[in-house]
Amino acid sequence: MGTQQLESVPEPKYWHLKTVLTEALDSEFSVGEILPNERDLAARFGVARATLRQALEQLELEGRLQRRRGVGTTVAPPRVGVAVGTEQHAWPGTVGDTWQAVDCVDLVPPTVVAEILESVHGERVHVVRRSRMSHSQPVAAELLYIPVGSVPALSGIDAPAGAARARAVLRELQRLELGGQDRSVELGSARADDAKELDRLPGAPVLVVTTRFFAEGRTAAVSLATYRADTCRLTFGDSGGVEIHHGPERRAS
Amino acid sequence: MGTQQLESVPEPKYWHLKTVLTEALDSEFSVGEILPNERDLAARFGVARATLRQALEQLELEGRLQRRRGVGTTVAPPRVGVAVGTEQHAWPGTVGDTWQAVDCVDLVPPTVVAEILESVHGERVHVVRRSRMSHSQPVAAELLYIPVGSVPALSGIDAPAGAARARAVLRELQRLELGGQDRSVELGSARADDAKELDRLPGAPVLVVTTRFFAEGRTAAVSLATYRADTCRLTFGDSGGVEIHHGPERRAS
DNA sequence: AAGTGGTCTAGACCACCGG
DNA sequence: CGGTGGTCTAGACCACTTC
Repeated sequence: MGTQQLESVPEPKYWHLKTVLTEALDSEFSVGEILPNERDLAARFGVARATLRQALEQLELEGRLQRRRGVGTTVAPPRVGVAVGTEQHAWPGTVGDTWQAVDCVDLVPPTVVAEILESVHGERVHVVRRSRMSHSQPVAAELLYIPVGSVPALSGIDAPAGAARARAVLRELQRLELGGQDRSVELGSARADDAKELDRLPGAPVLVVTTRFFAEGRTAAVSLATYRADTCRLTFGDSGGVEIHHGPERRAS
Repeated sequence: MGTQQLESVPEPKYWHLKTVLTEALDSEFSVGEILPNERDLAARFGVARATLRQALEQLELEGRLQRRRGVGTTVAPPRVGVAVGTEQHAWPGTVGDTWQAVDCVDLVPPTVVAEILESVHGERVHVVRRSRMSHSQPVAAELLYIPVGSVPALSGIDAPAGAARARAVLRELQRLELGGQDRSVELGSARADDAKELDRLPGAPVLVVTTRFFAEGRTAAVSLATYRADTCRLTFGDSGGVEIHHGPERRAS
């Protein structure tokens, strides 16, 4: 009865490659193990290096692989769950939060931020840079925008720009009564400075968490936090850190 | 004093290209407008087509462009905010939720899901397929896994697999008292079937939202929802649908 | 049929890391 | 220094949409 359509819808080579590699990772490799280099792998599968790289890129995006220039490609550990929404109503900097203040500068915010802040045009803000670690790896970089009007006590003070000043701003912020907050998550690509802090190349995929803090009927602060999308799973909700397993986890011997 | 390092750290061409294009999109293009085709654009910028495509890919990832095979590249509208965490404690299918049940089958869940469910090995589950629209565009596809033990009243019934059965399962689920829920977000790439439903190519970047529903001291259901990462911004928290603007929004004339 | 984006090739050179 | 992944090229063909 006519020809069977064995390959009437031929899937792309890189897609098939990805499937094969995924299965190999599940069955034959352990976390931390080093894969053969791209040229060898491409030759072994009989494809061009660019095609192989297309498959590797997807696997890195999915958090299965980790590639570092000059070093090689290794099997990545399962994504770490980082709590984002547990502290239901808490200002940044409150005891127990996992961020570390780096420094603080004053400037006129970029228009994108100004729109979220709904601030008057040209109003200056304190910008607190913070970073977040997990398992001694950097997982997120944050810019906290706080209109100078939100922390009036600081307007006359000129503490040295730096971590000390950052902590001073956060302390002042905590004197306000937090009226509520608002969060959104979207995909983005790392700016050059964030990439450096996250130990990735510029343009690496990141999860951008935008948080608005409300107090006294207006937006008192806005946080833009970029998380490494390859290594992080953002967790929300009641049970915070409960473990969700994804696939086999084995350690290299 | 010697040579200035004007280009000692030359940024990659595609990165510079992305910057130029971003500025052009902000200032000279309107939402929905069609860009020149890739071959022309590449020629205009004096780069190979592959290099140009690297820039376009990033811009599509960031939700600035939309590319469709056989059609062309258009300027994308701002991402739509889709509420994910507003209904603090509600079973799926409750009035007011934005999902539409598609069908329902019974099967033994894949190991990944079985681990999250913490179910006995080999226990069958109802799998309810649902889809979610926004602005008459598909934005998410969901698989809801419900152990048959969670809805015992259905065990003797053999309703026809389909939307009717899906609704029956959801009705039964709502008879339980919801004890809490648990959510996580991570980056993934669309499986072939999800991609089709989301009108994307396989491997397209998606935001995977994993939700566990607890009742009677155990995991009563698990939802795996995949959202289009290019068009969606997931919103959480108190004020749900409040508008966050990102960049200029102009309409094509 | 013509035009679009998607896949693939076989090369080249560069930036980075380690010994 | 040699080896790794990252960038880039100039082509080719394919799958898809539209006319």
